Amino acid sequence: MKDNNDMPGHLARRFQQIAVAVFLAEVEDAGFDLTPVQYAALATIKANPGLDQVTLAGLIAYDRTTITGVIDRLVQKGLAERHPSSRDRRARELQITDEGRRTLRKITPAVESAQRIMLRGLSAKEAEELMRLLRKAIAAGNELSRAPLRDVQV
Amino acid sequence: MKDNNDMPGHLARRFQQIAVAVFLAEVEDAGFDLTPVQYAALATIKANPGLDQVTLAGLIAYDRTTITGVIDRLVQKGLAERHPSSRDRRARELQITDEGRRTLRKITPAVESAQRIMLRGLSAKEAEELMRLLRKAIAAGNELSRAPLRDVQV
DNA sequence: GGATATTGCTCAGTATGCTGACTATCAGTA
DNA sequence: TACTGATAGTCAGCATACTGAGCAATATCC
Repeated sequence: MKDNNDMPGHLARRFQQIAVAVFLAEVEDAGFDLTPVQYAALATIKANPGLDQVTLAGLIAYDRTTITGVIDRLVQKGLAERHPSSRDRRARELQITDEGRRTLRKITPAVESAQRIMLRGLSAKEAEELMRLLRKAIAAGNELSRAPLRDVQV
Repeated sequence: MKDNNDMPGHLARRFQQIAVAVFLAEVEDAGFDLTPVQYAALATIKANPGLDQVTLAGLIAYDRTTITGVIDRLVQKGLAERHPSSRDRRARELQITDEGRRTLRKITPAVESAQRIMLRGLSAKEAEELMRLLRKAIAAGNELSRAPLRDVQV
């Protein structure tokens, strides 16, 4: 039987496991309580004010059933708001709050530090190459998950 | 703000997301119902008969609180057995069943096919390099998660 | 215009993965 | 031996992720 270390699936799981742990630790050290998933959602709402949940999900490749809970928690923390859309009564338009903007600004150094730490075993050149290869593999497999990335016009 | 595609944490999440989806699809096509996590646990039990749960967790870098549920489901499916250890009354010794062995054997082609598919965007050389870089980054970050890999003598 | 299909969102259920707490047991030491 | 600390396992609680179902609203096609 092959070793676990020869299984890309196992390596993917381990790397993601470490990435999440590092992110949470850095963010908590900075005095905040925000998950990687919540951070990505909040940053994307800020960059695309008024977008609906399906569009948000497509921009960060989350499942639509996952995004509901994520936004619930962002709203509960006072970082985002959810309003019914006037153009489409099925849709909810998302907005970042002032508090959300403030949080994003203050949390940025911790997020960047986390990205460095999770690659600390690699040289700058290796880190760049790892990201290139991940991007390439992900692009080829994009449609294989239930929540593919969608290039949406907002 | 940096693009998501420049964040190793985001790429890690996407790659893992695709890896799990591909694994489940291939395994289901082969007529089985086993998650990546359950597969790794079962294969490790087979390779180390009689090991206890903490040792198993260390060998595949699972949290000890996660492994309880995973083994529950393997036992429930009749693929593994959990017996109290005679040497240490706190510990449970794990064994694979004949049914578990049969399942592992029949499922192997699907698992290998899944590993190929999740790297289908890369050349053989690139795939090898991606795995090398992941292994290196993981080794450097091993202690940063609550469930690090442990090199245990069984 | 009306039937049909599609879309946005939610919900119930299941499976990881973690934190923190707890029990039972074991190991080391005074 | 009694005390102390560490260890094996479980549990409650929370946050992703997904499957599949369902509702309401919109879009499409005849």
